[in-house]
Amino acid sequence: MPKTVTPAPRGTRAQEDYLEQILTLIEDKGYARVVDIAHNLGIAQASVTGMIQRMDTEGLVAYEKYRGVVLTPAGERIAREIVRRHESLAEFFALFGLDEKSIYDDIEGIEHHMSQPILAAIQALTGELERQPALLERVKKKMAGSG
Amino acid sequence: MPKTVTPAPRGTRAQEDYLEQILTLIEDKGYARVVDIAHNLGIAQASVTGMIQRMDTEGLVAYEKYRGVVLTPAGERIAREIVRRHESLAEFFALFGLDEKSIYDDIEGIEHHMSQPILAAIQALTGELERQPALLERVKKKMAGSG
DNA sequence: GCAAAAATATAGTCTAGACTAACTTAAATT
DNA sequence: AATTTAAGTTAGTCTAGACTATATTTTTGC
Repeated sequence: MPKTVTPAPRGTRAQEDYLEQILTLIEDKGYARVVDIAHNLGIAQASVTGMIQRMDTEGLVAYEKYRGVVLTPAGERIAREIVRRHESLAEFFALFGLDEKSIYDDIEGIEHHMSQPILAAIQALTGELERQPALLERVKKKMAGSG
Repeated sequence: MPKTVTPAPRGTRAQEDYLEQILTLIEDKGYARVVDIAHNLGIAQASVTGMIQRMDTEGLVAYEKYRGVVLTPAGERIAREIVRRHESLAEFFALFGLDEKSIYDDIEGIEHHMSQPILAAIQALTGELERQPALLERVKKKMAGSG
């Protein structure tokens, strides 16, 4: 019997964004409040409350009224994967002089569409390129030409 | 006065997918029928009719009942950009032995989130890597390690 | 040229995920 | 401790974009 790969469960695009922000807030400040999630995602507080309640019923977060939100193991696993993708992309594009700030939206979009092989390719390539400053310079020159 | 960059108009994610398929169909077969668009996007015919009507009012396609669909200049420009991104990504990932078929869904997702600088970086990098088979081999070995 | 089949269109429904406005609970200030 | 302010919740609405079922139009085969 061939080895069957059970695809890792991923929430929706929106849920992944929520989970990413919740994990980031918890690691940065120790807790994730509705108001901060809303601010970071640029959406209304009421929208966050609604989504969090749905994610609670789906087992991605644990939620108690008027208390904060915490990640369940399932939610945390998804969150960490997204953060890892985000960081890998940021490091990769930084090689070419593209700073996180100017391409943040792109990374936020792309990170939701990376299967494992693509992540592996990006990471491996990043590692090699970090040892090839001359090559990087050539690439950057070419980029300037098409800007 | 500093040079102001007017951002190129882009439809929604869904609209970009429609435009891409319409352009591909027109170039492949000379025309784009509702039934083929629906099949290629994996959605119901009725959904395509509805979307096409909206896109007509928005000036992205020209639509006449029971006649086919054609792209307006605005629609065609968006479509060509998406196709260009798609092809650039496919060529880039192919370098690492990732064939279009196995990562099609990723490309379909990523292509909607690439600003010009990122496209330029990918293209420039692809060009350089095509001349660096030894480097590519090292990257592929590393990838295998994290699979 | 007419009947059967294929394509297209309409009407109505559903869900995700956003919004505002109004209300409630918790936290902070005096 | 009472009041004010901040945070959170509820209720109801909206839009994009899908769906099914039904009707209409076009195309095809005889």
